[in-house]
Amino acid sequence: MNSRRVTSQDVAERAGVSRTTVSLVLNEVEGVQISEKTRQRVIKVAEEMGYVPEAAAQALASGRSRFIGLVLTRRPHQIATDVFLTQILNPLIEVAHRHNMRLLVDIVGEMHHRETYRALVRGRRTDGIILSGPRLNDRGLQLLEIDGFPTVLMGSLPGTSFYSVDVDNCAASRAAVTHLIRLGHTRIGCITNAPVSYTAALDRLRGYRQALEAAGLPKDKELIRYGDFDPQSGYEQMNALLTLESPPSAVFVASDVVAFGVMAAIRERQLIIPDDIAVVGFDDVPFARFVNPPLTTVHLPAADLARRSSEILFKLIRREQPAKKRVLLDTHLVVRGSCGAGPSN
Amino acid sequence: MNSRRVTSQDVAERAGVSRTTVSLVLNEVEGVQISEKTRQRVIKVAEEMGYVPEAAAQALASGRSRFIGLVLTRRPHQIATDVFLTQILNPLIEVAHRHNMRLLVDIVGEMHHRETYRALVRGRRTDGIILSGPRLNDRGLQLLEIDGFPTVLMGSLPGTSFYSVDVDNCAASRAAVTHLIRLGHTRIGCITNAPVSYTAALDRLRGYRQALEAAGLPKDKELIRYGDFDPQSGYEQMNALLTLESPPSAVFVASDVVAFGVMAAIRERQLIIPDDIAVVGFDDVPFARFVNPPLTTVHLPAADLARRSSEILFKLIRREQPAKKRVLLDTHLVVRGSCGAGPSN
DNA sequence: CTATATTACTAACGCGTGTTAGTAAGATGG
DNA sequence: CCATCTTACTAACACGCGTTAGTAATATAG
Repeated sequence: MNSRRVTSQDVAERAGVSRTTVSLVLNEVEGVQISEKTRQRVIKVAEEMGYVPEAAAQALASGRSRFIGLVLTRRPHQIATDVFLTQILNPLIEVAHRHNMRLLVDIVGEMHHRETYRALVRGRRTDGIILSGPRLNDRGLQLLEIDGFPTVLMGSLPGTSFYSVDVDNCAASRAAVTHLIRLGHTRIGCITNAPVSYTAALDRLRGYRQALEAAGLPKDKELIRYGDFDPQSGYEQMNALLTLESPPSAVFVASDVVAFGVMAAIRERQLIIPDDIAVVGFDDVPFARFVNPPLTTVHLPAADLARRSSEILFKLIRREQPAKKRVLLDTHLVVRGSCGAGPSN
Repeated sequence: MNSRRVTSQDVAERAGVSRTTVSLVLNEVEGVQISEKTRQRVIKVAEEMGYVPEAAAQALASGRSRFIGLVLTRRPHQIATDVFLTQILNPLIEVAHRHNMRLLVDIVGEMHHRETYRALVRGRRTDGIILSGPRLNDRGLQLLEIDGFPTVLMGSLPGTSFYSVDVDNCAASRAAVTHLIRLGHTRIGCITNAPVSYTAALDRLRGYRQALEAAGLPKDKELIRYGDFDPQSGYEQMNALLTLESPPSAVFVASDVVAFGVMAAIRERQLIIPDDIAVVGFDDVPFARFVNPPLTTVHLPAADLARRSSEILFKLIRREQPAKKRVLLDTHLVVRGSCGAGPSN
């Protein structure tokens, strides 16, 4: 189409220096003596010629792809309602750009774990990966652990040696459920955010159980239902709870997005939130305060999780030793209308 | 750490063939004669040794990065509530995988247009890019157009030669507003989804105007307000409409996400949707049917937009001629409760 | 005045693959 | 029996860069 691409060789010739010099100047290599005059000339010529180094060649020569991978371990159709994802995307890209890197996003479904990880890691497509929402039964992860590949979990995976950034899901949901108990509820349902093979789902369920136990409330198994990331699952599981002989007077839903479906199911039966049934969510997605009634929920510092994860990852990539193996960020309960204790609107 | 990486050379030696043969076999190059025996042996040895070709080397040698870029042209903080993004992500990754490619996600902010495009295009980081939500004033785009770089717009940008996949935003919002007019509303407000420098925002506003005109209704400038992607902006702009001397009896909000904020503002003033004020949204995001009341909205086939865009992109990358320069997908109005014409709940 | 240090560079190798042009061995045709 | 064709490969170059080891010229020290 248009002329050939401009290589560092072209810049070198035009500037009257060697290709090495061009490389040294443009990469700002430390501890190399280049006269200021030459340096400026190279920079100017490169600029004039519109020189942009070829990523593949750089990667091959340097052994670094300048990509970080965001790996999502969910079933594909559940990505569509994943508001957490949108919240972490920008922080991740921003931090990556600061390190002159870019972001690769990939999904690893039920199958093909190993293949995906291999392509990303052994194929050197990424210098490090951030794993969102790890699953207990993800066998492909061993591959990463064995390779000692720079990896950070956003979430937790007990029994592994990965660095991780997470919140204390168990304590957070315990606090949320305790809040409902203090409001006088004794029959409290729980709808998880996801199947319990996801560690976060299991922890949040554990917090619910602990709260009941601490309050000496009976633990009724039929009050526990399992959501699956999206509102539809919440809608269905709430309907199941509502058709119980003795339905709960409050529900703890371990995901705001699932809670949206829960609220719809409650309304459809002409029941009033929070008067007939109180609802508490988890995540504090940006929409939580705009729904009707505004959702009481556990605030999850999504952007911070992303930033901290990527910072640790970049340390690992640079072969530095991050301070802590496991970072836990704070959560807090945001009381709004849906639990009956906040402003009614 | 562990031993050296396995190269095609290693595979070749172990299989007793040349590196060329390994490459030809594993890439399934057409029109090359390799005996079935050798072929199987190479495949088996490669498998046994866990050979994964190095992406950078492949890219350098072949001139193709095997990456497609999804470029988002929004202000960073607005990505956090972008539900459209989550809906297109999976389809894009899926189609990419089918072509043995991966997805790079990047954000180009207000500034740095040219730099980002240059890094992505001239640096050969991607083989083609999909541009979501193009802006009229994006000057960096000329760079792509001039280079003839494989590019597909999800959206429209008049006066450019890009391939594009979009819906007829103008007609769709005209239909939505006409629906409100048929329900008897004569004073209808409009809150855009974004600043009108985004082409979609302008088109949706035009549809609103056309509907009023067609019905012979007066066009009151103070009834038009400008949203900015997130619920908060809707909340604020709706408050502005509500404090008007003579507020509208219905609002067309050109984005569901913005509409969520609008609905909250209406409720805060103890007004009832749709009785006091009818609301119609745009996009039909997955949450639209779960809010209270369920949102009447224009259905945007997000996943289809993504699939069609990526299919066209892959044709461009293969230097094939796509059938049409401009694909328009169908929309339809989904009538729910918020406009007063659907099921009240 | 010679030995050493410093400055300012460059030659050349290596990264791991795709791909073209070529070759040797056997098959086929006259 | 020779010429041509097919089969089944391989040698060697190219991709564009990072980087190490080295060099020539000049400055400094003894």
